[in-house]
Amino acid sequence: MAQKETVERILDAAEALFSERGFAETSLRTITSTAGVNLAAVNYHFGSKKALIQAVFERFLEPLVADIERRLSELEQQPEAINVESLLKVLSSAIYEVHGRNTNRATAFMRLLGLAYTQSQAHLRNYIAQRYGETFQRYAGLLKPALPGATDQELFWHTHFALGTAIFTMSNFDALRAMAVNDTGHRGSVDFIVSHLTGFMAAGLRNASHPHR
Amino acid sequence: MAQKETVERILDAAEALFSERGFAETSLRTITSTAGVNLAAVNYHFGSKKALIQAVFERFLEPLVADIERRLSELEQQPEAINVESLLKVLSSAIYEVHGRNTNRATAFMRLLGLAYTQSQAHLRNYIAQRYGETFQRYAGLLKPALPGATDQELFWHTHFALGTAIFTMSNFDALRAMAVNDTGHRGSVDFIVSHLTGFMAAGLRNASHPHR
DNA sequence: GTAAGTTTCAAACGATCGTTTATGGAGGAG
DNA sequence: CTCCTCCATAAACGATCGTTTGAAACTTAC
Repeated sequence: MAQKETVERILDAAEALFSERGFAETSLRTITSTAGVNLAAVNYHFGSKKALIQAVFERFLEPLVADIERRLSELEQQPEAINVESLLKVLSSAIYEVHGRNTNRATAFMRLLGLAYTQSQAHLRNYIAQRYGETFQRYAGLLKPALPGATDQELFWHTHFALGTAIFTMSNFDALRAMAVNDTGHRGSVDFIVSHLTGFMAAGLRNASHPHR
Repeated sequence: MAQKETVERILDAAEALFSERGFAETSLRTITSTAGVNLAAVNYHFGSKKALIQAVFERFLEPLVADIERRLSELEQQPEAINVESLLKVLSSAIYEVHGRNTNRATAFMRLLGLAYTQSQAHLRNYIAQRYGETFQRYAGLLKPALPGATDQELFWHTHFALGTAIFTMSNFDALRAMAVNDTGHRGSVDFIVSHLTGFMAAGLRNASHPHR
């Protein structure tokens, strides 16, 4: 096997295993044996397990954030005012486009994003915040005029409510779909779930301040 | 120290440490040294680490679920139709009452609930589902007529969207309030956050199916 | 073909993990 | 006092973890 392949085989195996079990629960030995490479290859090519975790996220986030930036620029050049739904659609569309019809890959990515928040990996949160903070701030700057009447305090909390909705759903995507089969008889198509998730977030963002409409 | 105290000292330390770091990241040695008891005490009194995790949740969930059941019975005896807000208030009020003004305890509990979903602890999810499944189903049965027009599929996903919003917010409560100070200058009172969180969830539950109202 | 640099490999390292064992003290019952 | 049960304690067990080592295999360049 060529030398370049080793790195990608490790990243593929780590990505799948991390998303299934979490970071602490996945050993380097499981990763390397799944990837079919030697145990020492991880420390040779990446330096440490922490660096491997960051590399997995970088491979995922780099094209995604680039696509988000591109879509935000498109949105800004349109003459009409930017509304909440179009901003939420930027995110869902970017995930669709970057990872295509490969739902396994997309749900794995979602679970990883959730784990980044939940698991105690301070180094990972720092890395993400430092590397992609500009995009987050640009997005927030566009969201503010899309929600007129909200105070800064309300804007902060409502966006984090919405963020939590998405992250929780994403990180438990497979488990929730399994439960859905038991409870409703339907697994739920990705399109159905994403569109309702977007609707939930948009409705919450608009009306959280006026609970008794 | 009295003999009965050992069990509770372990539960106190485990509860705090699990909520801070997660289950796999917290060793029994850290728990026992924090509790000031011998290492073997965990296996002696609880049998295993898994059983300790379940015991932590049982101590938390038992009084909480009892209080929720009581409030649901009150609600059912009222002549008026049950609406979404009153059902959401049952949950927030129960947490308030059971854990009182002790916000540390309440946020620790919510973080644990979030971890139960996120961390790969199948035994814990099975335990919770088996032990408290009836209450969940009773709650869902009351929620359904409060959201007329929603299909079973929509009901399932919308309630889990709302659940995710609450769990994410509460499990990151302290971190979010710290971020709020930086971004907005206000820490946000508990009442402010809870009322807006409830508003967000209610708005999402009602309008998730009709994103373009 | 030889030398230098890069990657793979088996083996071991020290540390930490959950769990078990053996010992002995504390306290109540007969 | 003796026996028995319950619990705390120190020590060790086997397993697994991330990481390091040193030599072998391979690639590249001259």
